[in-house]
Amino acid sequence: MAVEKTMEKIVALCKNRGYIFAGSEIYGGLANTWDYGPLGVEFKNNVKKAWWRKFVQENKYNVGLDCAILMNREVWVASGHVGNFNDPLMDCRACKARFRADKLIEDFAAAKGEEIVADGWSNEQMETYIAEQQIACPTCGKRDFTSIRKFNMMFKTHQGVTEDSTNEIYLRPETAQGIFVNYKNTLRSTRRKLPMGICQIGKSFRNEITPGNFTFRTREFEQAELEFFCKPGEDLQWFDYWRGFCRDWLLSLGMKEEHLRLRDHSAEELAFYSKATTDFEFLFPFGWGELWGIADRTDYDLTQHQTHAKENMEYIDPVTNERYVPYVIEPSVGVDRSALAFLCDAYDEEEVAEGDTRVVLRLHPALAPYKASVLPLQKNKLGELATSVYEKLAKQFSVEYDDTGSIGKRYRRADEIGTPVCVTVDFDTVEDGTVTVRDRDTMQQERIHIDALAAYIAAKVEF
RNA sequence: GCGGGUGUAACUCAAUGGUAGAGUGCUAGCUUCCCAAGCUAGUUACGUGGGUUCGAUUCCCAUCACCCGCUCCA
Repeated sequence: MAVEKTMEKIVALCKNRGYIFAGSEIYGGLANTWDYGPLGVEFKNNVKKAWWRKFVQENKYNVGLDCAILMNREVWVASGHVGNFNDPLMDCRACKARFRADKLIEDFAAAKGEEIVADGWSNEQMETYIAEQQIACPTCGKRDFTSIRKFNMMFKTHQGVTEDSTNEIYLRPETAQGIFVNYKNTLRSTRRKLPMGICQIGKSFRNEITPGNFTFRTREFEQAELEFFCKPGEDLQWFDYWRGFCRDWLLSLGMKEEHLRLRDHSAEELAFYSKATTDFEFLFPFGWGELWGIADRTDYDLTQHQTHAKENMEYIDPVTNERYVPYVIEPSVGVDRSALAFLCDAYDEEEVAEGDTRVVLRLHPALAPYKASVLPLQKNKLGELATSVYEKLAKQFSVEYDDTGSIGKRYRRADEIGTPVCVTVDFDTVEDGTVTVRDRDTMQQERIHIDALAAYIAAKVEF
């Protein structure tokens, strides 16, 4: 069954049914901002809950944390974001093409067979080199570049009432640094030994040059990060452990294996702080996109903070009295991204009969916004009874009540938003207390007693 | 950021320099009662701001947003 799955369809469904709306819409919008609607917030919360449960609640090594978005600006100096988290850009005045100055230089040198790393150069150095070497625009061949403009990807704001450079602070571009900064607090207060992981879910902000593809790349986004602290030398073994763990998590929530691939970074591709990195990529309708990055960050971050904050970050093994700065394995997933991946994966159109298709979101029940939809077969005579069923279930689950339109139409509506179970209250319910339970995926029906409903739904939601 | 394209109802699409239509959806009523039935009624729109004009949704300019391509993604 070949279904043409497009982003347009998914975006339209999200808008129509209240998963995701365009941001600031009544004011003409604000580029690349998206608001989660009533269904979207349930869904996204479910993704976060599922992550938290596997990574914190059920995991013996890990604990949780929730840090402030605003941090001392020295944090970002130490982390390297102030220095490195920007691109030196120059435009060709003739053809309007834009380049990274360091890449321009490196490519120019490579063409001559030289190897130059211009990454750490100052703007003046790069501009001088480009002028001296008469580097031309690779697109049009002219030599008419603008000067370099640094594009720092961190959002700036001011703490306090006045706006001057002394009180300038940043919105965090990643949640990880809050974890590093609280590493000692956490270790001490929880009386943990290494290995230990700290998990955090929260918003981050990056002033990306080009966001796009719906909620895939936005300037404001939510991350679920784990910083796992371990003994140097054991880092690669833990790297493999978490790589498998993350993969299992995705698959346990119904992600299709053929839409997921793991890609190890080559040596050249590795970030300056990283020893090994694996990207989890998902096949979106617009192509493969990064979902999850797992990096061996070595002792880079803790050492940086040790130097900048003048705070000893060494761990003292209570048994052997060994001292070392721990290595860090960082599995960091984008919440909005993975939610989008689950959504795209779940989207399905099924031909039920000749010329009659239904849209089904085959979300794992644990992720579905509503676990069940309660439907009185006849509104006037069964409404009261159905309402009591609804109220009983609502104490344990997010459920929906729908009494408008034909029963078939209500099934279709529930299918379209991914509700796994429909509970139909009919005239037999009055007699014997049983209801029809209809499955979203198989469209099969069975009779069960009202008292057994909660357990029935609870079993479906398990993962 | 650059180039091209597009903006009419919640969605898909019409028409028009002078009163903006339809289908779908949604709501109510009648009817039906376990997979999109039917009938009746109701519901909502010219992205925003200027200009030209007696009059602009229509023509012009700007702006905003979206789509495609380029660029970018420590």
